[in-house]
Amino acid sequence: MSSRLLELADLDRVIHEPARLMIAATLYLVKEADFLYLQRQTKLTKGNLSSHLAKLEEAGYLEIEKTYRGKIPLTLCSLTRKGRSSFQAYEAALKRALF
Amino acid sequence: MSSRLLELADLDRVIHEPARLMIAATLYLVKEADFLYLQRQTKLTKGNLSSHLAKLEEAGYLEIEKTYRGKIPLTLCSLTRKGRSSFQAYEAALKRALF
DNA sequence: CAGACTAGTCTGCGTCACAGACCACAATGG
DNA sequence: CCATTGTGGTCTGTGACGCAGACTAGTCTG
Repeated sequence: MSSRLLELADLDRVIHEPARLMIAATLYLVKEADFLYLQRQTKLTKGNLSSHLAKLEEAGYLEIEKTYRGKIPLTLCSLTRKGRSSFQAYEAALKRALF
Repeated sequence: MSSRLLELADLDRVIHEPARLMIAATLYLVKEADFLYLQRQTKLTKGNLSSHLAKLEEAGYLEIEKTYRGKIPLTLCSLTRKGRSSFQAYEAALKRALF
């Protein structure tokens, strides 16, 4: 039996939430993605995606760059260094405790 | 990039909650445990542990047998078949999506 | 008798996820 | 010109949830 079980209690709740886990895992791999791409990947509603992005940003895990493609709004998202390392730590803790 | 990312959206929330994840992982390994043992493993308060156990039972994942050790109450917990297979499925989905 | 141990229940607090309505602006099709 | 669609939101309401802590009840120990 793993003595690391207790690490589960300290899992980063910001990342642990499935919706944000999808977002973080995506951005961990692709480095940068726009709002629409994320919405299609995650199948979240706009409002919901928007609020999850805000939560990630608020935690300092996400950088949101609002710009334009022509005159159409374009929202680019990428993980910060802190976000990347938190995601790594999350994965590592999970792996130690469960696998 | 894993096309299994969307599986994360369907993660079993009953198991996904860290407190219950600890409980389920513990019981998956030890088969049976009493209330006090679980409390010490998880460091949850009594009330909290009790309500998480109730939630697992309500989902049909946990069997709770209330009995006595002498005249002192003894609460024995074990995963049902359904509980074991749900835990396996949870682990598998996580592994496919993240690792 | 006082206190600790086992196993709860119940209440209240703050938070959260999610859906859906609404909004603003730009581009497009008829 | 008008209606619709696309992009990217904000805001609100609802219901559920996690957690701490207070309280209960019976037993056992000093």
